[in-house]
Amino acid sequence: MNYWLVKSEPDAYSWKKFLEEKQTVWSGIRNFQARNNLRTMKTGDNVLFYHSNVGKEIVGVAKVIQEAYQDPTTKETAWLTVDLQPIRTLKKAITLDEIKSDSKLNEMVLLKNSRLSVQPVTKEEFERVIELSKK
DNA sequence: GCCAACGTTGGC
DNA sequence: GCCAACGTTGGC
Repeated sequence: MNYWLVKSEPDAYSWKKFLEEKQTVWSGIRNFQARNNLRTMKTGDNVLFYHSNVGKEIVGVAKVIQEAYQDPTTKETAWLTVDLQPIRTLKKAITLDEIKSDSKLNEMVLLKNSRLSVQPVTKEEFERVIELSKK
C-alpha cells in the first residue's frame, strides 16, 4: 500500500466535480517525474487530493482504481494515466499553512517540490493528514 | 500581477 | 554535454 498526493487547480478540475463524476481519468500529466509516480501506483493506493492556487489545501482522499495505462489524450507513448475514485471528503481541509507549521508534515514533497503534480506521501504523513482533518 | 523555482529546449 | 533562454507552475 502506497500513498500519493495529486494536485489540481480547482478552476481546472475541482474535488466537487470529481465527486459528481464518481471517478476520473487522471490524464494530461506531461512531466517525467510525475509520470514515473503514476507508473508506480497500484490499485487501492490512497491518494490525497490537493487544490493548488485556489484554496491551497488538501480537500479529500481518493484511491487508485485502475493502474497506469497509455494516456488516451496523446499518441506519444511516453505518457501514462491512472483512474481515480473519490473515497471521502475531509471533514476539515488541511491548508498549506497547517502543513508548513506541522512538524510531521513540513517535510512533505509538496513543500520541497511544489511544482510536482503527482507526488509520493509517506504513511506517517498520510495518517497525520487524516488525524488533523478530524479535528 | 509578480516572480522564484523548476523543467525543457536548442544552439554551440 | 553545457548552459542560456524560455515557458509553466504555483505561492504570495
